Amino acid sequence: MEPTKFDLKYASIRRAIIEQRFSSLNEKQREAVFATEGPLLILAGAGSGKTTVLINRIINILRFGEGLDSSYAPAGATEEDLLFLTEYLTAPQPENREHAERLCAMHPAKPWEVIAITFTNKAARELRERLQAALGDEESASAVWAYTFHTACLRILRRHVDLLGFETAFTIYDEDDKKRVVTNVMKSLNLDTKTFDPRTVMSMISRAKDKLMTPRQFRADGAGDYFREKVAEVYQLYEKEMKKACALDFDDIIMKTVLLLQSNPDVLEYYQRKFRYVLVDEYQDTNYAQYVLTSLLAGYYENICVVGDDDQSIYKFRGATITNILEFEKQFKDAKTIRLEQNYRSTGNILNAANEVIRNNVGRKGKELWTDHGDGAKIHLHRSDSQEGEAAYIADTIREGVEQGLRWGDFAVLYRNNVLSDNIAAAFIRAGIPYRVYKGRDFFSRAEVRDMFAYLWVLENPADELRLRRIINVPARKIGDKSVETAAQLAVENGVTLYETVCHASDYPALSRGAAAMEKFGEMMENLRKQKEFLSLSELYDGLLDQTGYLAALEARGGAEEQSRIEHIEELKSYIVSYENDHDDASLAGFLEEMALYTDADQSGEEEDAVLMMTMHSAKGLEFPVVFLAGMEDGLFPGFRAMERDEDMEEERRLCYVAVTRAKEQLYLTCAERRMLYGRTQYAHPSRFIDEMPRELLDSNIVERRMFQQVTQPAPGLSRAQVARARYVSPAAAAPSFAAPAAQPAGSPLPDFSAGCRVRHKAFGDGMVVSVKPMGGDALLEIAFDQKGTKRLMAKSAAQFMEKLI
DNA sequence: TATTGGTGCGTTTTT
DNA sequence: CGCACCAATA
Repeated sequence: MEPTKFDLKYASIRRAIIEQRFSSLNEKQREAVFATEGPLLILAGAGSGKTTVLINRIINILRFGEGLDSSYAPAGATEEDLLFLTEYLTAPQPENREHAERLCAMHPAKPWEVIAITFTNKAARELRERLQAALGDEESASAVWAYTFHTACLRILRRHVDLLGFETAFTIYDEDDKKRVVTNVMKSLNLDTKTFDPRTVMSMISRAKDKLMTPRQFRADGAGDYFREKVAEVYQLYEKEMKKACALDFDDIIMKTVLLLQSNPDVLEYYQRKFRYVLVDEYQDTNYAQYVLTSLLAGYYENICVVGDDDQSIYKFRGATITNILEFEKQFKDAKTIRLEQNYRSTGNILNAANEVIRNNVGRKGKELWTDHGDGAKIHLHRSDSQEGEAAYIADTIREGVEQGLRWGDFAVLYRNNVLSDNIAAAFIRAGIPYRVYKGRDFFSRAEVRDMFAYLWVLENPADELRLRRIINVPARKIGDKSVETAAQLAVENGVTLYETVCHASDYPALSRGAAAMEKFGEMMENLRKQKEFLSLSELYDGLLDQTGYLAALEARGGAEEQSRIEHIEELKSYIVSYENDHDDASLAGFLEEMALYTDADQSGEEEDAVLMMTMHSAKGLEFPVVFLAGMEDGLFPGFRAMERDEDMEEERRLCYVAVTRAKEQLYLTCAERRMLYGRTQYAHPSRFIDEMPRELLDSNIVERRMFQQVTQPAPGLSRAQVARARYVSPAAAAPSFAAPAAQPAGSPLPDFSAGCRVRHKAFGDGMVVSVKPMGGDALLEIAFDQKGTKRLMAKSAAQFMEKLI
């Protein structure tokens, strides 16, 4: 049916009102907010207001539905309505807004039809809070699934526990628990922990799960490779242990959800029809399993909106595949792509530096950040002689800033590697600067806190053998390792859990000696489990502290260390109390689940005024008026590990891009000539990333060191970075010039390859020498080949395949 | 069974 | 240099 004249009139007024509603957004942002139907890729540069877009897009979906694009008036609309809207458009009265917006709705989505998935609790919380503020309606705001991947998956999993094959409530194992299980399994397989580093094995298992590979598939995939076959064995046994303990690790939470959806079409269909709109934040950080998950959920309506920044993909090592975002447009042929490049955070100089650095990456979609805020201050580059000098410079600079009116909290110090924090923290202490070092799950990884959680988990799920073993003799109850081992053996033989065996220890003659102590422990736990049914969470916790004798044991010792442990245990209670306050239906399982996915960073409040110190990774998503990037040295950042592969170097460069774009007003890059690291003093050149920043953006104290020599003829066809790198001549390398006659052993004349010269290699083609490091009578050449990437070759052997171009 | 001393090792880590 | 983990101790 053709729209009537009335329809068209109505639609055009409606369109104007909706556009007005989002008039505070820029054009690109509005485009993203309005593109509600079909697949949409939003490439959101750092600081481009991506969360604002996400929220407004949800508001548009919930408030107006197809209102913007529809050419029809809603059913039952009257001339009166049209008049009302016309008046509202010309002279909007706040009290008319609600009614007007309702008249502008066209098949709006219900809140529970929207799922917005994030990676961090913090992002999810922000989404929920801002949504609620904007909607002004708690009910509908909380019906939107604004959750992390893990929370969303847990919600699905809990609803279908039966399909998982677990008999009881399941337990969540964190990385530490996982490591313990892996090492135990490896021990049982007699695998040497030297050849098989548990951490490598763990991460291989993780990657397998990311790729939705079962142990069987993993084994088949790596057939013929001894190492992989052994790891497959570990994986298989690991899964068995996890199953036995009714435990899931973080990877399982995603993987099992996908498997559940894939093998239960009715369940899948339910969620596919439920979620008319799927939004995914930080899409560049998704792994394969998460990609499959979101694709499944969006499989029916295909209203999938992914937001991300390929230039901020810094978690490859955790399984994130940048492919997901790079190939979104291939996956959905009718996908729309919108770039958000206007930056509202940083000064022009900071953005330009970031743009120039990231420009050197090959595998990217391409974006250029811009701002209309002006250039701002130059980027400060400071090289000290030592790490102490660097730390003192940072401390001094912060002091000066505070004297001029800034707050401590305006400053952040970022570093590639955690070890750098000690040195700087020491300087802050000396200078009396308040600071806070951000560490992920600091609180939750303390032994006493883990003990408490272990007790609680066992109360919830007695099959959790790992946690049971942890606490069965803590405090000391005369239940030694050997008795536990025997009991575990018996449990396996009798097909029951360790917990049950412990509870009925006296039934087993083999446990003669420890039986009494075990049964006593079992009785205590059973007692607590009964109390759990009628006590509140905090009451249960008090009972636990008392009946286990944990608190008493600490008090009996009465040292300073014990005192602080007691404080931590009390702090844990405050978590319980606040959970109880937030949830009317507070349950132990719910609390444990929330805590399993919680980090120290999730603590709200406690906004003390202090300088923040954290890794560049942790800083993603944050912003600060003044940012220091410490340890900007080749070998540290980029780390020496990243030097081998271009891929790794690109990830490192993205990290640099992330780090630089954290700064709003001032950016300081610091490095040291000499640094004590791991008890060894090392010398390093300033980071190559610094060379990638245009000289004119920097205000540096090291010009005289010939960092930035002028090159007479810039080589053609080279990226700025390659030119810059070639331009750099370090004092060490420059002094005894490789080409100098003295350095040349007689009888073997070496071609005088020097930094900056063009070469032609038989296998790698044309390229440019980036650096020359004398080594014995030979030299290590770093050459950036135009086609084949950067290679490191020894001059003598390379000479026979390579000639110098004029 | 807690303590001690020796050894080895050492990116990044949203959940 | 500092820690985590292990084996040998009292």
